[in-house]
Amino acid sequence: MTRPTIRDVALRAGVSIGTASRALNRAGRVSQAAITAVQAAADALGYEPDAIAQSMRTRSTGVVGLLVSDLSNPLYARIVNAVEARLQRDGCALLLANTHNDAQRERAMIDFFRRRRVDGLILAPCQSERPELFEGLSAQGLPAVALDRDFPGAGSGVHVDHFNGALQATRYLLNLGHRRIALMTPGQAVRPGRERIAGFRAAYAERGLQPEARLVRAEPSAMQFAFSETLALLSGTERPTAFVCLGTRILSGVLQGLRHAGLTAPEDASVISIGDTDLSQLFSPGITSLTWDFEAVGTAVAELMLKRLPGAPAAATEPERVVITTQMVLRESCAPLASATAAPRPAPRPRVARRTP
Amino acid sequence: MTRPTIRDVALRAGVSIGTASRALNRAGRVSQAAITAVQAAADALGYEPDAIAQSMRTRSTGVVGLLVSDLSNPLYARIVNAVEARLQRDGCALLLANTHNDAQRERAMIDFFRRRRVDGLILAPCQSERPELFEGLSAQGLPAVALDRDFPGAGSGVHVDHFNGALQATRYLLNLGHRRIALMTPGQAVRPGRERIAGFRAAYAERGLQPEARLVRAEPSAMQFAFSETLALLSGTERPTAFVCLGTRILSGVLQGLRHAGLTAPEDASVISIGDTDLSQLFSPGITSLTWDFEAVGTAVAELMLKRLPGAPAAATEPERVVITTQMVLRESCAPLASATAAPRPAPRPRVARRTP
DNA sequence: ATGAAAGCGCTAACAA
DNA sequence: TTGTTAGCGCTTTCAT
Repeated sequence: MTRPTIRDVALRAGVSIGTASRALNRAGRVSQAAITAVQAAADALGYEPDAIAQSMRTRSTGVVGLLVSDLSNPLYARIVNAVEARLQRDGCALLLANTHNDAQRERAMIDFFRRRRVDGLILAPCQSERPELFEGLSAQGLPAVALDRDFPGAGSGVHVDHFNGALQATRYLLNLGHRRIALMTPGQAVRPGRERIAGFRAAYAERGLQPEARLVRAEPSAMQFAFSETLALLSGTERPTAFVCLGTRILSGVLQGLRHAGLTAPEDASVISIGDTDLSQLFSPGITSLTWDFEAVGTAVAELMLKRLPGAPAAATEPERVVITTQMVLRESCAPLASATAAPRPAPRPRVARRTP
Repeated sequence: MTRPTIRDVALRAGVSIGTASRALNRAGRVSQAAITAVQAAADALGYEPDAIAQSMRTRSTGVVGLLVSDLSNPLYARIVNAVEARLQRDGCALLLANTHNDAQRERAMIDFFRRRRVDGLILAPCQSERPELFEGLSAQGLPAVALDRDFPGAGSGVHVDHFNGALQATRYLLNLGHRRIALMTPGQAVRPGRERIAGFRAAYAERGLQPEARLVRAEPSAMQFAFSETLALLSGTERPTAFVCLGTRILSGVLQGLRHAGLTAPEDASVISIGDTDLSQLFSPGITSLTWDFEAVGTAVAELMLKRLPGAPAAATEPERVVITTQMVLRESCAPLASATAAPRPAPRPRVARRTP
C-alpha cells in the first residue's frame, strides 16, 4: 500500500533507475523506446515523483514563502490571492504565514521558512524595515522580494505610489477649501505610512501651508483605533473638516465615529478612503476613494519572484522595482468647505429617481 | 558559504553525527555533556536543521495543505487566517492553493500537495463533493478535514449550521408577514447551498407553505450575478418583498440592484445578509445579518487537523465533526410587510440625535 | 544510450 | 551512552 517509487517504475519498465529518471524528466540521452516503456510503467503504477526527495537532490523546492502581517485584511487577501494564482501557473507552491506585526515572529517565521528551504521569500511584514533582514537573505542566496516595504539599500520590490496618492487626495480637499484635514494611516514606521504622510505634507507645501501635527494620526490599522481617534478629533473645538482614511479598516471606524457624533458626510466633514470597497460604493454618500489595482500588486510581486528563482531562464540579479500607481474615484463624500460652514445644509436628494411602485 | 550541516556540528562538538542528532532532538540516551557541547557548536555555527532532509527521513513534513475556492473572498480570508494562526502555534506550515471552483484544478492541486508530501489536507473547494476524492485520501493515509463540505460517508469536518441559520432568517421574515422571499445563495451543488435551501423550505413548511421555485436563486457567489438577478426579480409584477442574501458578495449586488431600481430597504423590500461586515453595519439602514464566528471555524478545522496528524498525542481515527452555530444580528433592514404595502412610507428619522454644531 | 553508484542531510537501528 | 551504518527517493556523474 506504499506509494510506488521510481525504483518500482524502473523495475516494471525493465530499465535501470537512472534511465527511468532520465525518461521521466526527458533529460539528456534517452531512447524513445525507454521513454515509452517508462511512461507506461509510471502510468500503470500511478507513480508520482516525490517532491521532497527531488528537493533533497536538486536543492530546490519550488516553494515560495509569503510573510504578511495580517491576512484577514481583505485588501491583503486580494493580493495574496493574486500571488498564489501567478505562482500556481508556474508550478510553484505558496507557503503562507502571518506575522501579526510582531517583529519577533517575523524573524522566527523567516527562519522557519529558510529551514524549509523555500526557494524565495516575499516580505510584506516588517514593523521596522531593518536592512539587515533583507540583506541577510540576499547574502545567503535566498531571493527576497519586498511587498510595499523599503529595505534600505536592498532588493527587488513592488511599491504602491502612496506619496502621489496622498498628495492627490489632499490636494483635492485643499482645492475644496479644506484646511483642517485629518490624515489617518497605519504605521508611520513602514513605507506606506511614511509615503502617505510625506504626500500629505507635500500637498500643503504646494500652497505654502503646513498641516497641524495633531491631525496626523499614524497608528497600526484598526477599526477600533480609528473610531476612538475620530471621536477624539471631533471633540475639540477646532475639529477637522475632512478625513483622509488610508487604511483598510479605518473608514468604518471614522464613519462610525461620525455617526456616533451625530455628524454626516459630506455636510459636516468630507471623507476620502482607500480601496474601492463595497462599503465605499454603497455607503450614502458614496465614498470618494483612493485606490489601485491590488491584483496587479500580487501578480507583479509574484513575477519578480519567479524571475529571481534558481530555475528561471535569465536569473536577474540586479534589483528591480515595480511601481503601482493610484487612482481617485470621485463620489459624493467630499464637499467644498464653504457649503459646510456658511450655507445651510441642503436637503438630501436621492441619487436616482424613485420608481413609481 | 554553504549552510552548516549536522556533520559540521558533530565535528566541531567532537562527537559523532548520531550523537549530535540525538542531542539536538533531545531524543533518548544522550549525556548532558554531549547536549551542551553539541548545542554550543550548533549555536556557534548558526546551524539550522534542514527540514527537507528531516522530512525525507521521518516521512513527515509538518506541512498542511489548504485548498480553498477563492481567497479573495474576505470571509474565507478570515478563516484561512485563523487556520494559519492555529497551525503556526503547533509549528506547522500552511501550503495554500486556490481552486477557483474548478474541479480539474481541485484534483490537480490535491495531487500537487500529495507530491509535496503534506501531512494533511484541509478541503473547502469542491464544486461537487465527490466521495471518492475524500475517501481516496483517507485510504492513502493522508488525513483530510472538510471545511463546510460534505463528502458522503467520510471524514472529519467543520460545518456551519446553515440549515438552522436559513430557517431562522426565513422564519423571521415570514413572521413579519413576508411571503415572496427571494433566497440568493451560492452553489446548491455544495453543502452550504443545499442546507440553506433546505432551511428556507423548512421555514415555509412550518406554516404549511411552499416558496415559489423562481425565488430560489442558487449560483456561484458573485456580485455581478447578484446584481443582475436582483434586477430580474424586481422587474416582474410579483416582485419579492424580501431578499435573503447568503453569499459574501451577494449583499452588495442586491443593494446595488435595489438602488438601481429606485427602491429602498426596508420600505420596498426587506434584506437579510450573512457575515456581519462593515457594509452591514454602516449601510443605511443597518443590514440585519445572519452571522457566525469565522475565526472559530478556522481554529476548529486546524485543531481537527492537528489531532489527526501523525505526530499527534492520540491519533484519533474516528471522524469528528464540529458544528458552528449561527446568530442573527437584528438591524433596521427588515420591516413588517404591511407597512411596505399599506401604509405610506414614513419619513426617515436619524438613528442618533444630531449634535448642534 | 544505459547501468552502477555516489550522495543530498538527516534519523534510527544496531553494535559496541 | 556513543559511534557506525543503512537508508529515505531521487538526480547525476562516471563508466560502459
